[in-house]
Amino acid sequence: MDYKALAERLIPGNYPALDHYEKKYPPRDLPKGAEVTRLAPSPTGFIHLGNLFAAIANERIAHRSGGVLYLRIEDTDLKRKVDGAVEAVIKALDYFDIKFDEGAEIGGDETYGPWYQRGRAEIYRAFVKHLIEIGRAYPCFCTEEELTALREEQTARKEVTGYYGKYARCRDLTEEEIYANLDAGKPFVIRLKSLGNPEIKHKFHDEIKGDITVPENDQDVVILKSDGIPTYHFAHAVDDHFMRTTLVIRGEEWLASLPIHIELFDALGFSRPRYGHNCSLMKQDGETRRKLSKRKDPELSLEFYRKEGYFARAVKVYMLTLLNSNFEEWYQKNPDAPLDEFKFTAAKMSKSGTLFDLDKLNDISKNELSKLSAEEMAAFLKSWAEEFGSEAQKAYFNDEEKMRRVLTLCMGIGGKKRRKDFTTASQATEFIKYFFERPETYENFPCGQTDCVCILRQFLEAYRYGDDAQAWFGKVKEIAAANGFAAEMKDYKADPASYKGSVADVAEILRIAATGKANTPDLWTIMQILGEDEVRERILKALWEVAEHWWGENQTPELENALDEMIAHVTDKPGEDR
RNA sequence: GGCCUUGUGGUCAAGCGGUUAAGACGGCGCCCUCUCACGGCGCAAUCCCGGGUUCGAUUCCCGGCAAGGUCACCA
Repeated sequence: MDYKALAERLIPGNYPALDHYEKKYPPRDLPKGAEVTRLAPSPTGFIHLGNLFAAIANERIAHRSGGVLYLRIEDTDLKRKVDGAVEAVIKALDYFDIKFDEGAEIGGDETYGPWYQRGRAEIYRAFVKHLIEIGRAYPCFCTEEELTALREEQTARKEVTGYYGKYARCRDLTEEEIYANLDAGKPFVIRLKSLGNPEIKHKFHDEIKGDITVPENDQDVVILKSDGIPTYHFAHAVDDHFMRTTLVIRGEEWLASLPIHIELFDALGFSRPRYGHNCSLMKQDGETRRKLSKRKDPELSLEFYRKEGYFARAVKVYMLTLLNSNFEEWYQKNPDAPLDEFKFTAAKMSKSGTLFDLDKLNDISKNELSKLSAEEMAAFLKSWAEEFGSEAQKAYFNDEEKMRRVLTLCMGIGGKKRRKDFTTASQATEFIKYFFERPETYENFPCGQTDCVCILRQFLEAYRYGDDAQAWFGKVKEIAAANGFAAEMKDYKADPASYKGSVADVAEILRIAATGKANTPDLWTIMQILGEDEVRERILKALWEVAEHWWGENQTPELENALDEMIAHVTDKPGEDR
């Protein structure tokens, strides 16, 4: 068989000698130990947590070692192309401080480009042609139907499916048959002529999994599709060789095709990169768990986390704790160190699939946000609100001084201990809502309506804006005592039966009246921030609310009079000492 | 089904022949306290199963079992 002539017929044209490419893409000049890693997404523009997970690992390994991280776009499958996708990927990863050194749309050094696989057709074809010339690749004319039939036949016989050995029909086509098919214009693909035997297994060192056993490949895989575009396997070999990747960190799903890649690198005469196959992020799905999928888990898209307003650093910290088992301990000891100082290693990556744990992420989020200053928090919330918030929420930021005071209080800044109420921007914005909008609903007032009315009324009478926290609380205690509630918690605990409740219940009524919520930070401070007029109006509004309920349940003329009198009394009262 | 990978509390996990089997999240309880949050203290909960090897196995070996991945002209 004249392979040379066949190659020319199959892939016509002049291609440079192979060492042309070796010279054009020379080994990189990097310090010893420096790793070249890459991210190679399809241009769908959709990034989810699983992608970020892998991206962080690649980025850390490259940059920890003084190496290079580049972005290659696997756009061999035209159906998946989405406009602006590459920019979206870069932007999404930049949010997590993942910066590429080179690659698609990055600019700068183009030595190892093109970065889009579709721009690399010439290189692929040159090497496919070479493989045909040396008899390691051949044309296959089998139709899709024939391949399907073959697979069914193999399945029925309980044999391994695929195009290999005696089933590789086109492998043994005579020269005459090949040219006859070609002359007849039959479409064809180019397949690798495999020399392997899967019975033979080799030890292989995986940077993450450790020593594993890998059988030889015997599948005559397609390397060039009928449209002239290479398959992933072939492009991987050519690209990672000429882009001089040193360490391929990729998902565990590629482990099964490692034998193919090994044979391909060997057949092409390329030295192999090292590999690390990382476990994927899993999700509990009913009884079982499965790997995160972009189809089934849209809520795991990075976009979802941006909308919720998760703090980028928190997500990154969480990913790192999953990625390297010793990270969490390091971070406890070095809470303020830059994340990049952690010595990230492939060897410390988990060998088994990890379940995504939202509780843990939320916990980390709280801790990370509690480290911010009021100004930083305001900036974070504001940028979130501008993109995702309602009009009302955007308006929260009009009064910067008020926002600063609100956040200072809600984060416990200046106190002995920081509060940790905030997990995400959307949750935090909702949390501080009552500072900016009057409550429309009230969490249940805890005691009888009569007491509520009395307590609110008495508070309105006693309230003075100028009181300090102590004086203010003293008045609350007095009101408690006057209504049969224990002024001191100790007294109440010692003898709960003699009281209607404690000062805590009284404070709760005031809290609900002022904020609509039963649980808030320090009430006195809240009232100071709200301002006197606003406090009075809110208490009054609550008073009305409670009184109306009371009235509805106890309709008598006497009560009506009492109520009118009370409301009138209270309404006249404020302003006196202002 | 073949092949590959992985099995320590509910989750993430330390551990590398002898430990009361770390720690974190979550759960529960107590303390602090005007509520919440924070903080402090404590509790419950784990070595997939069966054989070996060994004075001794969570740790080493073999065999099961389970889970995950993969078997395309998708990546």
